[in-house]
Amino acid sequence: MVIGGFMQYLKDEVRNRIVYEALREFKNKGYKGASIRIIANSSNTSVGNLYKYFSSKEDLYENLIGSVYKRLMDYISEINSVKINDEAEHIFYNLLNKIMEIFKENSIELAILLNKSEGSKYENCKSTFADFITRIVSQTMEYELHLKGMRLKDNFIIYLLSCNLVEDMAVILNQQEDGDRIRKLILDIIDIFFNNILDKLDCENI
Amino acid sequence: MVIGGFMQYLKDEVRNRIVYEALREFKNKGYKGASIRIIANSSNTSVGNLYKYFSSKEDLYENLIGSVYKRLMDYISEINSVKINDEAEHIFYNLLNKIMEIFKENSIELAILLNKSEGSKYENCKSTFADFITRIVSQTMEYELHLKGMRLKDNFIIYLLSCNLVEDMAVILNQQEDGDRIRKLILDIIDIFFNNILDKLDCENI
Amino acid sequence: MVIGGFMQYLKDEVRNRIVYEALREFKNKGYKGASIRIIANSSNTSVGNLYKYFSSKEDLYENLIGSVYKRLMDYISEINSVKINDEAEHIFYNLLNKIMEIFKENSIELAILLNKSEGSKYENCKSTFADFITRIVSQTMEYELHLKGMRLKDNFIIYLLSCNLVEDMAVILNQQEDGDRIRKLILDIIDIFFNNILDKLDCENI
Amino acid sequence: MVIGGFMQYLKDEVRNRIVYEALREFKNKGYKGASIRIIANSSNTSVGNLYKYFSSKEDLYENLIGSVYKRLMDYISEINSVKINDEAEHIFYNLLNKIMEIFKENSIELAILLNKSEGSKYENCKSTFADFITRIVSQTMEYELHLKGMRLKDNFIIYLLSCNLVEDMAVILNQQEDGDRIRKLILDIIDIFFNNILDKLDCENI
DNA sequence: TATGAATGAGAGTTCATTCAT
DNA sequence: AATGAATGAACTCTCATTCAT
Repeated sequence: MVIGGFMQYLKDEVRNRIVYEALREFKNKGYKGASIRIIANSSNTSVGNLYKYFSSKEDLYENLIGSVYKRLMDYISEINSVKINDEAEHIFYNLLNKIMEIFKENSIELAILLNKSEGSKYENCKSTFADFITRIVSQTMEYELHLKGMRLKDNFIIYLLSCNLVEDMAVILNQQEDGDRIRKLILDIIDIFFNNILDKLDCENI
Repeated sequence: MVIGGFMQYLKDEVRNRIVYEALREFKNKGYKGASIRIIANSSNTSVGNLYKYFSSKEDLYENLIGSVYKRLMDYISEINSVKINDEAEHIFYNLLNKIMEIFKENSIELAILLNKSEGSKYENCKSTFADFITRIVSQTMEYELHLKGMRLKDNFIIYLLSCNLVEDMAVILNQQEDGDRIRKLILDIIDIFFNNILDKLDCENI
Repeated sequence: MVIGGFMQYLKDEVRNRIVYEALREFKNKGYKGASIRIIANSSNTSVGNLYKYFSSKEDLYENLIGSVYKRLMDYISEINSVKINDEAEHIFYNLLNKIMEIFKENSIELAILLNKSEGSKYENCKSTFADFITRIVSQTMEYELHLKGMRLKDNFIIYLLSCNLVEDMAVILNQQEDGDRIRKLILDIIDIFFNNILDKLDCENI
Repeated sequence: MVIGGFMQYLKDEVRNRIVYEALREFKNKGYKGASIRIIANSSNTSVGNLYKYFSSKEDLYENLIGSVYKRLMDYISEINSVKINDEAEHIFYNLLNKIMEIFKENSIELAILLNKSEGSKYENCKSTFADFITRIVSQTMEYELHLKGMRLKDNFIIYLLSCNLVEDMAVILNQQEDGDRIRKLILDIIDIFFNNILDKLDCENI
């Protein structure tokens, strides 16, 4: 139907404007500090109409951030279902490549998710995410240690570095634009963090 | 004096309860999201009485966080007044020792200061602090590079690692209790971050 | 009893200090704006102790202002009970003399009563007082008019001038110190107001 | 447009109700004592909605009172720019005519401005206004006295009468409705106050 | 008697959400 | 679909008054 199609088009345009302005507002002021009225006004629509597209502030936030959150968690789950063995390093970089792709497409959403979610249902995301990274790296390390007849006593340093990695990726993708440079920076960081930490880890003989 | 002593005790106890509950509330919800009513109620006192001890939300926050902020900035100023040369590393670890002491006494306040200050007058503290660390590390690196006839083109990685260091110290001191272990962890992190990054830095010949 | 007498003396001193400081506070900020805490502090006593002497803010105000209010009303009642006749002018000035004496002793209280009572039970005092003055002057005028075979149709101008007289007396006694000058000024005002207004009044033949 | 027109009507009606009830509340309780909640409730609207129309208590007060204040001050400035000479009386009555017109349109606002502004930015208005009137009358009197080879020593009585005039105009316009009667009353008051005061003034030979 | 900490209602203000148009 | 006026709960803060000491 022509009219319906036209109206659908109109709706999408409004929705896109709202999404665009909401990202700006959440990025600037965080979940709690963002104002629905300001988002509506700068989207050239009304508060009431915004609520036609998103049923609440939380729903709007979820629509912006939820898919990035889900994609991250899905990839991480995928890692969890793979048996870490002698191809560990290969798998690790492979998955980081994929995660980088997600970041490249949604760096703003990621930055918001990680740094501006206070007061929303994602406020614990950063630690959840870091916990996953910690697990992957720990498993990789466990594998390497196992070859030496040792095992991890404590993975706190891995946890710290995983948190750092998560935040650094957000910062890098926020401030850099050149894809090659981004890739190099993240790989450098991973290299610095994880390539020479075996002797820093709390280990014991099996 | 018994009565005076007793009343003083009562007052301090209330104040301490308010401080304790305010730290919890600010830690959980950040400066903006924290509620004076909730702090008062969970301190088993009334809103009006809380305002006998602290003249405003900002004043309460400053009483909790201000001294930690000041001590950090004072030490950082001290670093800035010292000429970085071949003793750079020595000075660097010396000052980190001092900062560690501050952190040991006020780890919660530090975590709040760095991560929960949005909307308060300290909201730029984390980046200010990271900028200082960046400058110190950069100067140290410049010195070492200069001996090799090179110089820094870009210190973005140093900036990232400085941010990481700041946050890691907060996390370490929040979650660890054993002083020796804390010291070892921080030194490990510093070692991981800065000991082998010369080849990761963007350099050029002089 | 010696101790009782001594304590009574102490109590009076505290009470006097409270009264003195309360007058200052009410004068400066009006009934609503005055602060019990400030009055107590500047009286060198505590809030709780102030409430030993005065049971409420309203009670304190009444203790300061009530007697002046009562004396004013009593004198005015006295006028009302006197038959106004050919000695009217004489009686009028006589009573104004007496009122002036009251004012001389309690000019601050009067100024507060008339100008700072908003929100207290005396907030209508100014108009009540002006109504009384109006009645007296009207009766005097009625008497003079009656001799000419006329009577008042409307006493609105008398009401206005009575209000003015009340306020002018308060201002004069607030700003002037020399008794003779005060007397001259008030008599001048009365002269200006009431000596030549017969032809301004709304009259009709009996 | 019907819908637009209707909605505009609704908005204006609410605004008018708020203005009407705010005037009542400020008139009754003064700036400080007035309650936004009470104004909203008696306007049959909510507190939040009132703030759609007026951004603060001060803004509401300014919207009610500001234009009257400005018009008064503008006319007074106009007086100040005119050289007072033998046409003084003519100019004086001319300007009073204009002021009367202002008063006729905004008598309630004027009464509030002059008597209920304690705590607001207009709290000194009454004395400012009275000072202006005092200056005009003094200049007029100086001119007349100069013809007799005398000059004013003190204008305190003029100041008192100017204050009285200001308040009387407010009262007259609050209580009277007939324009001709209002004009007559004000002119009568001016006549009583200023026509025969030369011999009451503190003068000396030049 | 004297203290001042404690109370709690009410102040001005904000804002996500709803709803009549 | 779109509007934005309206709602009301929650915010920070104040202050007359009470009460345990």
